[in-house]
Amino acid sequence: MSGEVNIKRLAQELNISIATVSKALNDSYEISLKTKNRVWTLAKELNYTPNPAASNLRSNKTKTIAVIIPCVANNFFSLAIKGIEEIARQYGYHVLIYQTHEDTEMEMSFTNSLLNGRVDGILTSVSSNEYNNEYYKNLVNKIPMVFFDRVYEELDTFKVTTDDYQISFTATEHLIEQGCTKIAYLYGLEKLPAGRARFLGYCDALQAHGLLAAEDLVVHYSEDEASNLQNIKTLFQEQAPDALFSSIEEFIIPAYSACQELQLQIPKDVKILSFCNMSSAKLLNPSLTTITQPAFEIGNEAAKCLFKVLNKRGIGDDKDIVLQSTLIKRASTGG
Amino acid sequence: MSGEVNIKRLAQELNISIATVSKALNDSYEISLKTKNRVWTLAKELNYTPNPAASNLRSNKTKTIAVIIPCVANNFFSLAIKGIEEIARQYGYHVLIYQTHEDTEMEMSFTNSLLNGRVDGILTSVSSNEYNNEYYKNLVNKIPMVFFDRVYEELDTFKVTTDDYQISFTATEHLIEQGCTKIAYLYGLEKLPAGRARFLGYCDALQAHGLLAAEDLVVHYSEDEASNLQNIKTLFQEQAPDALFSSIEEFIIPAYSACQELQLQIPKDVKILSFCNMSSAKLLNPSLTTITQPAFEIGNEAAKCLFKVLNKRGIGDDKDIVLQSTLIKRASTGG
DNA sequence: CTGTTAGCGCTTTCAA
DNA sequence: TTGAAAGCGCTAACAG
Repeated sequence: MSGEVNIKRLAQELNISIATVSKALNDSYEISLKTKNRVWTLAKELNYTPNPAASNLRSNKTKTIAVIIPCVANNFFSLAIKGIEEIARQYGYHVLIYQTHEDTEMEMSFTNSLLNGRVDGILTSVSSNEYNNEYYKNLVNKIPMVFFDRVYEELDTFKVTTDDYQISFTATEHLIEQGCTKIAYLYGLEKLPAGRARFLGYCDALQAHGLLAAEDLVVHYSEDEASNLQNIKTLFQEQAPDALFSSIEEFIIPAYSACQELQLQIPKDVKILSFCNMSSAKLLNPSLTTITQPAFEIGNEAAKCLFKVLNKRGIGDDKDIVLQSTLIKRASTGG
Repeated sequence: MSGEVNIKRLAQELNISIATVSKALNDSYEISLKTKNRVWTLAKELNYTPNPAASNLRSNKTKTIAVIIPCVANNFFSLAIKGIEEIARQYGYHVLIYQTHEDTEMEMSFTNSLLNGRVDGILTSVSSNEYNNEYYKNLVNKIPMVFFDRVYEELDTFKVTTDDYQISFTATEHLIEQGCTKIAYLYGLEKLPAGRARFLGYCDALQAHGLLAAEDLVVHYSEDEASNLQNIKTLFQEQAPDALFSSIEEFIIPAYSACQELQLQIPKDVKILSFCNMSSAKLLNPSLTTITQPAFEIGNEAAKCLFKVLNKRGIGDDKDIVLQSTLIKRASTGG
């Protein structure tokens, strides 16, 4: 029954034309308030909602955007999605989510499947497994896109990122000020600008304080959780660092597990500092100092940016939005 | 340019009719292989992809399903989404995701916005804040729906759940066999059948072994993280339980934090057992025994079920699919 | 095996 | 201020 309510039905019941109904529903200036009110009232009464496929076809607007990300099971992306959804809802848009699971093939396959007008625009945070710059260079002209957090620097398009280099530099200095002299680095996102900027911030801070960045102190992220645990244990056994700086949240649990297995006390024997967007991190261990990215705000900004593009409102020349992360120090008095 | 490629264009270039092209693209038996090949070749050459809005409008099929869940920032739902996406991709479907953040109003608002043909079907896991049975009773006749994990029992519709009662019973017995006699319960999802079944399994197991379920030993979940931590600390101080059975993952971190603050050793002073779908739980603490739900498979089954309905293939009479959870014992020798 | 034709529900000129 | 009519791109009778 209620599925059958369309413009035609409204027009018939009100004895006016289809065109008038359509215009009234869209609040056109051409229609008298009296007619509009009649239409609106009946529409509400019959629970009318426009058929999206029909409007899409006619107007080439889908009221839908896509979000393509590596994974939703990650505090950063979960929060970013929340930020995106908030804005999307304000604009009456729907959100398609695609998870690439860090697979570049999937990333391209999803994106390609969206070029036929299924969505009005795309928000994406690229996969970390390959540097896929060429692909996107061609893409950004075909559909409105905004990149967030994981971006390619060379692309002349809209990007929302954070101050990875600066905050890593500051965080490393914080560890040095705490008296750490042998700071190990747990390295993630190596193939992406964000990952490299974090590492560079760490290296430069060490150098600025007369310390050396040694390859022996770097653990490279592995997708195999057990390997990460083992590699950190080996790091402790062979290098005995007095601090760990983790560039991604995924290293926190293996880091804590390694300390526990080796009976190292945190923060007495080793200080741990990590990029981390977990809301309950503050409960986890009072000694974990974190770099928290404004994930929700990044989603917000990225979505706002996309809607500006979609509505052809001026974006200005600032295609790059850079937000500030926060260093949350904890247990700095502990020891 | 490439956006302009439609059936008409293909037809013109090949000097055949639009209808023939359409049928060829859909691999209709009416069309000769020779013609099909000509069409397919040109389509590929010109990078043709059908306009989804047009097919939707004509066929009343959107090739899109919606997933409505409380939150993606949760290991169970993340995995379930992964399971859903896998099946959706096999069927060439797209997935819209809506997060209710446990807000019943939003849940209804999202669902209502999908009733006008934007999607072919809905997968949902209901919000825990209210028992919204009446709403769904009217809904399930309007659009194909499958409920998973968080369901309403009274609804005569498709449901994919797990053996919450049984596994909780088993898990509680496991704690009793370990020598625990004062087992506290961290109670979540109280308003939902799943949550109540878990609690009942716990109570019945206690009773079966001559132990008593006391309200003093129950901590009720609060959305405020700090409260959960405080309540568990109070529990320890006032009741000194020798085990914690957590019905939801969200209690793990406050439980561990409480133990740490009170300097309780796990599992020596207190054993902890929790429903938990975190993939890295095994790294977190060797003493954490977990009940792991087959989240990915639940997503798989729920999606398969929905596609069966959409394709009108017989579902049989088993509208209820119940999957088995797993009790993963760890550090049972520790102490 | 191929083509003609009507029309899905809506928007948008253009005419009245 | 309202209405008639064309058509978005595609599918599916039906005819040939």
